[in-house]
Amino acid sequence: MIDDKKITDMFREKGLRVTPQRLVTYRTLWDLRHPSAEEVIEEVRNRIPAITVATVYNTLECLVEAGLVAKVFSPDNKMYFDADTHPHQHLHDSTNHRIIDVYDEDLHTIIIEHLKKNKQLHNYTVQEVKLHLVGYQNQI
Amino acid sequence: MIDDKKITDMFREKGLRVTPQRLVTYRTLWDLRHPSAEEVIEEVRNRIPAITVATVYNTLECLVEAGLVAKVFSPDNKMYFDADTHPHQHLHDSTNHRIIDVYDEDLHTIIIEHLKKNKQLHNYTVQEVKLHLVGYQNQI
DNA sequence: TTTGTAAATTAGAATTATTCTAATATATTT
DNA sequence: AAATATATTAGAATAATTCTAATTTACAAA
Repeated sequence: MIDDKKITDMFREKGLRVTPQRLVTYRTLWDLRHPSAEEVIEEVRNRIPAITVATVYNTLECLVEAGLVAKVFSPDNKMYFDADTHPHQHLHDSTNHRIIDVYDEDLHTIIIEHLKKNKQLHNYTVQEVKLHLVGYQNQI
Repeated sequence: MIDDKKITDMFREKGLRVTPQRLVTYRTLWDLRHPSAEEVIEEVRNRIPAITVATVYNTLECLVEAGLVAKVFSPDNKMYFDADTHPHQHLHDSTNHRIIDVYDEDLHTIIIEHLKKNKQLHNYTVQEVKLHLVGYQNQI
């Protein structure tokens, strides 16, 4: 339910030019949850038939660059994206072959705090902490 | 410093046939730490020039399947592997474009214990917990 | 409001990593 | 030592992503 005005402001704040292609791509990311680049292209094409794959890839790249979208780590060789940049975790559900959001704010804090004590990391600035679970759905 | 005898036993235990190609591929994985499939192919080729890419990909796949090698989640669209299957974390060092092992056994345990309390996960069996940090090296 | 310009988009070719296919060779079992 | 299921090979095919050069557009400044 985010409106174009809001998205426009977000883009401007990051110094990004606002184009119809970018607005639609960003909105599509929100609608699809954890889409692959391919899935984004397919859906964006439904909304702007004339758009090219290059534009979608460029847009995704620049949104990631600006910190407005996160690249999701994954075990296959495709690019996945997530417009939700709030701290959360991902569960790779191998039963249904999909990525599920897990919101566990405490866990995020616990990890961050624990990492501060880790000597191995003292020479590094950690920008992102990504927790991925791999699992399957139990029978009912 | 793992010898062929040991690797052979590991393979047999998992019901894998033991071939020279597989022995060399596994050993190469140990030597290279967190190689991409491509890097494995390159180094394996130095050791067995006649080996084909298909064999290396097949071997990597079957080692992962057997649980002897882990697929590393990553943000680019390449496959990375890790012969160390002990619980540990990965730091993606964007300064030097490499993956660094972080060993923090406490953290692993803390995460596992914390996840047990998470209601969202009660319908799932979590097989793997992968923690990836993204960061850069501090100036000295 | 128009204009200049840097940046974005387009079309389509090129590249790159990975997977597939069918024939041949080999590890293991008997 | 022979039988056979499985692994390997060579090379083609596929699929995802990136590149190139021409065109268009968003935005800043007049």
